[in-house]
Amino acid sequence: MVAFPAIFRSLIRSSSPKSFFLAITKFSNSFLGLASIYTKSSFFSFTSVLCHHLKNQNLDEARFIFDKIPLPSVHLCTKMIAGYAENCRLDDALKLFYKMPVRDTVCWNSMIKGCLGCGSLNMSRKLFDEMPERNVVSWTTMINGYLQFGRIEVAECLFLEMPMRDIAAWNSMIYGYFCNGRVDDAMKLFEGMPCRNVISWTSMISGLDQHGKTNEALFLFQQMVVSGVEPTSTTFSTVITACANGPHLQLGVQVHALVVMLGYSFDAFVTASLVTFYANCKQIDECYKVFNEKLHINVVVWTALLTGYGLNHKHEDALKVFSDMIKLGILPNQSSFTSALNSCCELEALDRGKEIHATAIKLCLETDAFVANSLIVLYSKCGNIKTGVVIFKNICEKNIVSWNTIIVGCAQHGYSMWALAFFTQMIRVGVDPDEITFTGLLSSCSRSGMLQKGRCLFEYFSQCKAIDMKLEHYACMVDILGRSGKLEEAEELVKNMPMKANTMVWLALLSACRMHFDFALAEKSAYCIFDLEPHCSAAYVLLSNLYAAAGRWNDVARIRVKMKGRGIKKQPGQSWLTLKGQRHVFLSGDRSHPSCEKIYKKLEWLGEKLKEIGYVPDQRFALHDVEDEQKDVMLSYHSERLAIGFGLISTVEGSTITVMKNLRICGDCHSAITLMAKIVGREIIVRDSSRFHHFRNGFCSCGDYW
DNA sequence: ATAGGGTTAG
Repeated sequence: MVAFPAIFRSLIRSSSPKSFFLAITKFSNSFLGLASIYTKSSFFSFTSVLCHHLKNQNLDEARFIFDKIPLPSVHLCTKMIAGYAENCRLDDALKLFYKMPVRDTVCWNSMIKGCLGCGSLNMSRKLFDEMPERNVVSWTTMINGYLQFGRIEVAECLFLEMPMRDIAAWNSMIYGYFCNGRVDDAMKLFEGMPCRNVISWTSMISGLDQHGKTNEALFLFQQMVVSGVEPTSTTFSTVITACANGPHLQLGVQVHALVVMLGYSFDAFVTASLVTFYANCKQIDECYKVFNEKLHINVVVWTALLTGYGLNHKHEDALKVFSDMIKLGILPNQSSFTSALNSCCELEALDRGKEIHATAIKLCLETDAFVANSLIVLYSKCGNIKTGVVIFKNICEKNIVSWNTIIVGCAQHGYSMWALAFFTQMIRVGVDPDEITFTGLLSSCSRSGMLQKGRCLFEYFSQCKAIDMKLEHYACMVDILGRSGKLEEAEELVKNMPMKANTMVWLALLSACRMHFDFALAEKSAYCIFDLEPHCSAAYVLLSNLYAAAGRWNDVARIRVKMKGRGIKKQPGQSWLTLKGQRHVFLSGDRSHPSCEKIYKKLEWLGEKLKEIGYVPDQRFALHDVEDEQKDVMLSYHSERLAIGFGLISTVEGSTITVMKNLRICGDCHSAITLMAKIVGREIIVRDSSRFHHFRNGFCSCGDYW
């Protein structure tokens, strides 16, 4: 315990009364009691200590002081009430309010505002009706309340009813219309208002921009300047944001110059907007320059830079910004974490993502929906959906994105029962599914061959008024039907779609044809694709693979010639895995890796083991017109196998190996890896271009259906 | 100086 009297004396000697009271409030309640005695309970001491406690949201301590005051003024009571309301202690606020012997209009208005802040529209209306004398502020506060709760009609009535309307009242209505998406009403009101100030203009510019009418917003800014209204820093940050959203580089640069001339460039809001503006315009150097010129930089400006780097695919730089800000003592918030985690995700840098996750836990942000959503995407993308599920379960207030993220994650990993279970839960807790939920569920069905479930969901969502049926949904459904061999039904669906099928839909049908060897429909689908997108390499490859699997090498050659003639190149297959932050990339038959010798030796050893347990390579997947023996060799050194071989020789026995591949895993590799996982007694996770495969103990999570 | 109107990152 600190020795009070000593500190006390030194404080008295050294400080002005004000700084003295600021200093002592750092100490405990009992000490404050002492302080008031020592200073003879002067009014000044009570008020300033009280205010300080209110500012720091120490309500009970503030009340302790408040109760020591013999006859608190209306003014002081109002402060106390506002303090309670700000901290959601509405009951305490009301109790104090009704106990007051006299109340003025300001006090009534504060109480109304307090009720609104605590979410009680009814209570605030009750007070509004009860109060003896309403002024323009009372009316505006009440109108704002209704606007916040989306009760526009009531707000409109009050606005018309109020005895006198000043500019602030008009501005409130304009802003409220925008908040409720009523853009036309806001514009009408703005045009009809008798007198406008800079706030009216700024509200309009911001509202129009936020509703996608960026050009109109910028036009209004010009009009504002022409009509002689002087912009404030708020106007500038709004206008620069609009330039960022355009994006309008030229105009933004001009506004930037204006900002510098008028001396607004040290405003944090303006700086954050400028950083985002230059990042959106891909002027990353200028972006850093703006950031670097400023002296007082807050977390928002830092996050704008962090996000800006990410937007420009400079993820390493983004992560550097994140660690720099922590080093300099700027606490990252949800947004900073979201951006940093997105950069980790792009880099597939799970290790660094885990470090950031740990920091998020320290700052109690891992239960925040935005942070958690990013974490789930990261873990899921890097192969660890189970951690994603744990994170999901701990989210305090799950939003629609949280539900969609976990459903899509489970779908990608082939955990379709989980995806459906989450969907059921989501419905039960009353969250309305959207288009993305629907896509996630359908893709889940297609990945695990759930034909009936897929049909039911498709039916259910088709009749859902809130859902816009999109091309994705049809593509998924075609996929579900096609994989299950219902090619005719799939074709019917494509024919009867309300919109024209695009490449994605036809590709779904084509790939189903390849799976079920339907040559006629495959050719038909392929030609539809070539009509829409003559350079779609996926269509050529699928068709060529279909012919190859049937041994129709002439047709394969014909397609090759066609591709060559049109200058279309097949994307080369590559696989990679990340070890100790280093990414190792392999091509098929690649011999460039430093550990190449060991990798091939390991794979040869595995090949022997595979033969021993009776494994026969499936040559349909070799897809090259060569002799059979050679085919086996080519299959054995597909890029994913090289990556797995490298994983096996460089990681601890028994640990999980996670490999990524840019194309779909071939059927032969799939069967081989299933057995390899059993032979080496490890879990092998392969993320291919369409989903995850968890190979363990002789089985794959996809149930050999992908 | 106890009450009402516009702004930044995702």
